[in-house]
Amino acid sequence: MDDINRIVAVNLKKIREKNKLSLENLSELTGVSKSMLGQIERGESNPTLQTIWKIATGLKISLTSLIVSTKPEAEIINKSNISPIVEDEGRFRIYPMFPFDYEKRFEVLNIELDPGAASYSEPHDENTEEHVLVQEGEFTIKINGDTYRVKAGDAIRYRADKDHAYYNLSDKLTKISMVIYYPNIIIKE
Amino acid sequence: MDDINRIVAVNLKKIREKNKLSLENLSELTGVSKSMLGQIERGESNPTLQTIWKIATGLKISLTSLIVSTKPEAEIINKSNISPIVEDEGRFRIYPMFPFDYEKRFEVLNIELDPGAASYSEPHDENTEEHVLVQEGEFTIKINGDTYRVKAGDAIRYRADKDHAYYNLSDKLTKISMVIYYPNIIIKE
DNA sequence: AGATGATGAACAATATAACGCACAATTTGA
DNA sequence: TCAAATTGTGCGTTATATTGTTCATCATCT
Repeated sequence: MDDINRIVAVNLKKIREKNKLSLENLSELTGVSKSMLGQIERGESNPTLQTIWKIATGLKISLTSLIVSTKPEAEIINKSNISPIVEDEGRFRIYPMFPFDYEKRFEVLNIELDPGAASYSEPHDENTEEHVLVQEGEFTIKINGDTYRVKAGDAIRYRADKDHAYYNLSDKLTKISMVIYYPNIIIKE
Repeated sequence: MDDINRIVAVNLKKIREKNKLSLENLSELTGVSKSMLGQIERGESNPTLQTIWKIATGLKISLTSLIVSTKPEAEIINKSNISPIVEDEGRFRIYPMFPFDYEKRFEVLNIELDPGAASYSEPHDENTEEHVLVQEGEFTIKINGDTYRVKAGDAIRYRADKDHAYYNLSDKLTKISMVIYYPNIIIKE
């Protein structure tokens, strides 16, 4: 079950109990069956936009208030809880430590490259920038035909709106951290 | 198809075209199949919260920006486009002319009561207020045992957090307009 | 204690969201 | 001018959202 559904689960339950409503009351108020409401509160369902909308308007609250999550002051992210995105047959493993947040407009990844690992990346949107800290081993990147080798302890920053490729040309494991900044390309209206 | 889905339909299409993305591009970006994206843009589908979430994060925009609708400066609401809520076997017809909006916190209804029509209403939340303008005929309301008769041209306001019942005790059609104000009962956290 | 009513969870049935594939229309480009 | 690629739509299939109903648990009377 997805992250977003957990959020609405706890929010909805909190709001319902705050207002001393039973599932049946809420059902009459929103026009959504109480079984569905129960499943949503338990995080067992992936509701439809229409359903979420009916719940929000039935409760006379904004849809946004169902999907906001009040983040704790501090929180620990365990690597073991993060499912990595793998490329190059498992030799290239991306751990999204701090996923993209449209307000902060950046994300933070840890990446492991086995010896010989290679990964190619399509150009991102204009002015997207990647910041790489090499933690262990040696990191090689090719941008627009130019090749850069970066050693442990060093760092590199580059615009990612061109084709680029990552390599670990050494014979031992390479670990890097990457901060990607995405400018807000959507121009409203 | 519901209102909210039309909104995301036009918003999504606008954003996609603004960024010069094909359905296939957007599909790769979001992990949602292009057939689904096409259906959403055409308003033919009622997407899942998970899907909307994937689209928003894939585009690096807030989920809110997909569900906001920039209302036109002015707009005409046709009675014929509104499907009434009927009670008392069709003798009591409610037309939601301006549906509830959580920002404005009120809604505006037109109600028609055939001769002899009666409708009972559960108590609303505390401090909810109803404002009635009698346009035609005669309107009778019973609140907490007290009975009020209101004639055309007159008006009545009352707290709706008690049991109350509406009647048309006359022998001709009665038309009223009702403005219901809902205080914000949800206390965050 | 036992009956009654209310509440949330479990189950079965149906409607439909979501996907992969194929097709038609349009654009590209040589 | 004709292939080749790209784009959006349509269709069949699968997974699952949503509903109505049943069931277990608990509180409240008499």
